[in-house]
Amino acid sequence: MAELEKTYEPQQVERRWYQFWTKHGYFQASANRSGTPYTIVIPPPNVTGSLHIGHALNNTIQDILIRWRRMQGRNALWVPGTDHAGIATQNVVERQLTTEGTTRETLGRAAFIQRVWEWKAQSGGTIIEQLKRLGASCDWSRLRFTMDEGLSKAVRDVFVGLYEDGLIYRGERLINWCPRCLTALSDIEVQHEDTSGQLYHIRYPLADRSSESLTVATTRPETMLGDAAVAVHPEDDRYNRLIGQFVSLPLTNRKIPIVGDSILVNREFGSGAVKITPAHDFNDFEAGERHRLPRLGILDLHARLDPQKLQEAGVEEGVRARINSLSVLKARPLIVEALTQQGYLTTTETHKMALGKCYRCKTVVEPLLSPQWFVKIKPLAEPAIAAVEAGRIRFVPETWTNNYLGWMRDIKDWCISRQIWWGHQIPAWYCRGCNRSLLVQTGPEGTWLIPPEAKPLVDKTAPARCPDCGNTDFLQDPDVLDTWFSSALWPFSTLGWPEDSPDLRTFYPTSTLVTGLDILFFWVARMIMMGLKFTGQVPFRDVYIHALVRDAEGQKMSKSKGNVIDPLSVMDTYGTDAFRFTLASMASPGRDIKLAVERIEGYRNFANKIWNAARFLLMNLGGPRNAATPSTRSFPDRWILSRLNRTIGLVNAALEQYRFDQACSHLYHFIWHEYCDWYLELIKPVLQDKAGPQAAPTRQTLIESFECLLRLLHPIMPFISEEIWQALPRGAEEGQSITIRPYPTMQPHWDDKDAEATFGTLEQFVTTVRIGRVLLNYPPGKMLTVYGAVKDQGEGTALTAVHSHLEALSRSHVQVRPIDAWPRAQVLRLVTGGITAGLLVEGEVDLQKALDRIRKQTDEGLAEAKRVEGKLGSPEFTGKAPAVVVAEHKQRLQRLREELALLGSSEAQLREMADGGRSS
RNA sequence: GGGCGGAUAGCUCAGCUGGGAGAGCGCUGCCCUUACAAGGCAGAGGUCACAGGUUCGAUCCCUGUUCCGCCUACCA
Repeated sequence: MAELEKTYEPQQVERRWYQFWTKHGYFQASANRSGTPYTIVIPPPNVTGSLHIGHALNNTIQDILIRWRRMQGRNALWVPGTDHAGIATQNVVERQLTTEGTTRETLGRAAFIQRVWEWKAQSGGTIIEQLKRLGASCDWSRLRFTMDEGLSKAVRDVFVGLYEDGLIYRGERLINWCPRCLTALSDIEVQHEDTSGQLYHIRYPLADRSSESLTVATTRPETMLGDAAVAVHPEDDRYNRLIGQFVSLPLTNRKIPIVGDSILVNREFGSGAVKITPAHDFNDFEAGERHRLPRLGILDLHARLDPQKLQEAGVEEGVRARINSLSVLKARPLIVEALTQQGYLTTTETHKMALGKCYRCKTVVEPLLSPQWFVKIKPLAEPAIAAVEAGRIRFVPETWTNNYLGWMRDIKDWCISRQIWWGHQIPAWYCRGCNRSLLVQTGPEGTWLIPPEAKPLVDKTAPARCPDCGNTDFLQDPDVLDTWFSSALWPFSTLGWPEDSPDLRTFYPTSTLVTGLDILFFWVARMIMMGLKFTGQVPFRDVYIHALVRDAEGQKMSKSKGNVIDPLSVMDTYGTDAFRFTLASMASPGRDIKLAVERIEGYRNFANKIWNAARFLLMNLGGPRNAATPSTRSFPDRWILSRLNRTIGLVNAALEQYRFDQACSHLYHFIWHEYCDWYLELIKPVLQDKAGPQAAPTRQTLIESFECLLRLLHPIMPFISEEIWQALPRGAEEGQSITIRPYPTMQPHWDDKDAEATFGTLEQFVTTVRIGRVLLNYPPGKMLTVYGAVKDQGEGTALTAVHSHLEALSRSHVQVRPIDAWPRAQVLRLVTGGITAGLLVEGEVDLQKALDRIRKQTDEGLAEAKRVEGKLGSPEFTGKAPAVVVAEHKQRLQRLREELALLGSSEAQLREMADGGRSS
């Protein structure tokens, strides 16, 4: 039998068992294995990432689920992998190039991509190693990467499939452009931040009557140079006579029309007139479409004022000279200054607005006109809405369902092309023969300008010959796909799709998706759409959405705030199991998690408690063990099995409902406050009497219950449970792992109401005596003489039956007899929870403290009795409340009265004793 | 602007379909009792944000208010 150290030291234990598990292949699933499949696909972390607290929560929950299901005998598969994270990864490698004094343009596309692959080979495994440290029981033989060959094939198949169904198109639209990353972004990649800006009111004089003017308001005065019209509301009597006339656009030589537009214009806001800049604002773009206005862009890709375009927009030479090639932010005050000088600016006011920023680099996003690829999303969204409405996919907690549905019903086309190099290059080719006049190389390497009119050939592989002109020379579209395009296929691409593989047939649709709310739209919604479209099935049944982890002050954790809790150092300090238990115990639905290290420390102590219980157990197993049966089991054994049975039911039910917090609290309470505090204390004397009649069955029950408890705990605390389990004598299970032992299920024959009732009496009696000991300041080591009150035959029998336990736990000599038979003097009567005990007062004791306590108890009891009495006296209550409730109150009043009577006599007795003490 | 969630002990949070306010940490007192001082035993501490309403009865249901957080949105 192994000898355990006095304190649990998680560090070496964890590494050792993780290696053991992977060496034996316990995490590997197979389509051929028996058991109902249970599948989870990991939300693939960015390959650039390192484990943060959100990952830790996310993966702890997945691991609890998968370990639990595996132990239940399900064919459990957890597919791991990483995401190529286009922009993020490209940024990392580009920064590296900068330190080397070079750029990706200098390197060229092919060489750059090669560099990224090299980087990935070197550093891309970090997060995987960290997941292992967390104990994640993924099937690592199936590790996937979104740029793997198989997954890339899936991406091309899906792209071509959507294109052929008319669900992918290319066109020039206004898109969100990051001027730093130099790429388009989808709508949800733009994060809106409330900012306080200025609202400038600018006067636009009428073209033929310069004495009159329209005043427009804008937060972005620089974009006025690209205005194509001014809109007023067609039913606005102030202005509608002007519709069809022109205004002179200040700072330019252009005259632009006044149009009527009821969609764009809100009569109540500002002056009621709005400038329209189709090339730099989403609303204006649509208004421009409605009125067929020219799209005059004035910015370049870096969001600087483009000299060429300013000239084309007819901007006055003097103004141009000052703002050419300046960034928007630098040009803005200069334009305001010019407007002021020429008398066009009327007023300025502060204005609250939401500013869009790039979700990767926080640069202010610029709406820009650009040819891009889009997914026509409505036809995909409809079935995805229906699947959730019909309950084929269930959100947990279900409150997120409405969020999802609302977003899906209002969904916009998805811009999927990105102007970066790292990612899945779009499988579209332009024949240089057909598009000869259109394709222009603009940069030294790989930068081509492909106008929206260019005709692509879309196919899974590069075409050999152009079907129209026979040319064999092609240019592949330089853009790559949005990273989330490949993530959207993850649940089936990782299982072998588009091949009809055994894995796909066995493990798809997957069972549960565990994810944070932040990627509900980025990822979950798109997986549902793509899954339904390409597999005809939902990609998963349950979506468990967990909270965000914040710091103890409720702040979002971020490096810049310096409030980051690093999971790895937490695991080093407190152990992985304590960390996992903390995360799971705080994962209650509908609330963000505020993580405080004190909490982790508390659960570290819990791990240590379990550890020491195991040490106790191993020290006491010497000697024979009986195959215990209900008839041979002692009272503590029957009691603890009954409680264990209940706990097994509660934990399973909690896991079934994704209530990890409840599972934890049941385990914590049972292990610490029932198993350790009471059961182990109860059986100590039994075990000490090694040859006693109860020792053998108790040893058996002890190991049986503890082994079961370890299995119950294992999904949440895998390491310590394995470490201890391996130290137990296991007979036939030698060489196995707890990982693959069955998860405990309820054992009806363990249920024992009598034992639980007896325990209730025992617990109350012992507690009462302990209170008395404190009140009277009896030295802890000194034995007391205690009288147990017997109200009736049944109680007498119960107390007598557990007499030895009473004496051991209360450290006293206990005599059970009716109160009338107690010695009259020098017995302090105490009552708690309906149990009465009398303590024989001997020697120097502090009677005043006891008196105070009894008075306080009396006062509280009186007040309570009065309240209940009043309630029962009220005809409204007795007349209308359910009979059960009335009866409960009557019973309670009865008990209160009995207790008060006892307390009264106790107080009187105490006074006597106190007086007696003084007079003698 | 729209939607959602939260407000319970000093701190972090439970509290299921309305009937005697709970846990952990922290705090106080006594104990190094041979599993565990990362421990044991016993305690103190709450107008359940505020104001109404429904009910015999409200932390729980309804309405409104305040504060905090999140999601979403093109009001220039």
